Amino acid sequence: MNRALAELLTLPAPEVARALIGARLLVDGVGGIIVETEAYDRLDPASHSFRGPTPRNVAMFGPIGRAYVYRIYGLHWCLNIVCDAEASGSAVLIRALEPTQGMEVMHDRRGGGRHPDLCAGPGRLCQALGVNGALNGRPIDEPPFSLTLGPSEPVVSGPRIGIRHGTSTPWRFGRPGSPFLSRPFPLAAAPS
DNA sequence: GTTCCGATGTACT
DNA sequence: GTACATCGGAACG
Repeated sequence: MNRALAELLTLPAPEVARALIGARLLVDGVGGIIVETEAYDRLDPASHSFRGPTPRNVAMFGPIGRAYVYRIYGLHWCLNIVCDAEASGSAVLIRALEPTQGMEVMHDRRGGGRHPDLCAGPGRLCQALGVNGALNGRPIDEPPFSLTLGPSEPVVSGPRIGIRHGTSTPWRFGRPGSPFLSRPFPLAAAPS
C-alpha cells in the first residue's frame, strides 16, 4: 500500500472520511472520484460494530485497509473501508462517486439510470462498480480494487443519512455542490 | 414534484 | 416478531 494511504487509514473514521473526498476508487478499472462518505465507529449507536463482532461485521474488527461489504435490507450492497489503528470497529461508508471510468459498463449494470444517479448512493454505487459480498475483507488497494488519494480540497459535513440513532453526529462528508451526491447537504445559515 | 410500498439478509427483542 | 447505514417503481398532485 502506498505510504500516504497507509498512514491515512490509521486515523479515526471521521478524519479518514473527510480525506477520502476527492480520492479515486476503481473496481476492475471501473469507478470514479469519491464525493460523499460517512464515518462509523465502535462507540457510535448507528454503527454495525456498536454491539460487537457478528458473522456479518467481522471485517470491521479485522485489519485496517480492507473492504467491509454488507447487504442491506436484504437487497443492496454497501461498501466500507476499515480504518483506525487505535480502535477496531471503525469504517468509512462510501456513499457516492463522480463516475469517470467505465461509464458504459456502469450504465449497463445500472440498467439505464440517468447519468448523475449512476453512483449516487451506497447501493447504486455498488451496483455500478460490481461490488458484492465476494469482495468483503479484500484489501482496498489491491486488485480488483484500486484507491488513489487526491489533493486536499474543501469538504462539507452534515448529519448522516438513513439512520435512526446517532443522527446528531455530523459524520457525513462531501464535496460542496457536487451534482453527484446522493442528496444535497443542508445549507449553512445564510445572511438574509 | 411528493408519498407509499415491496424486495428480503442479518441482528436483535 | 421488528428494525435496518436502500432503491426503484407506482400512484398521486
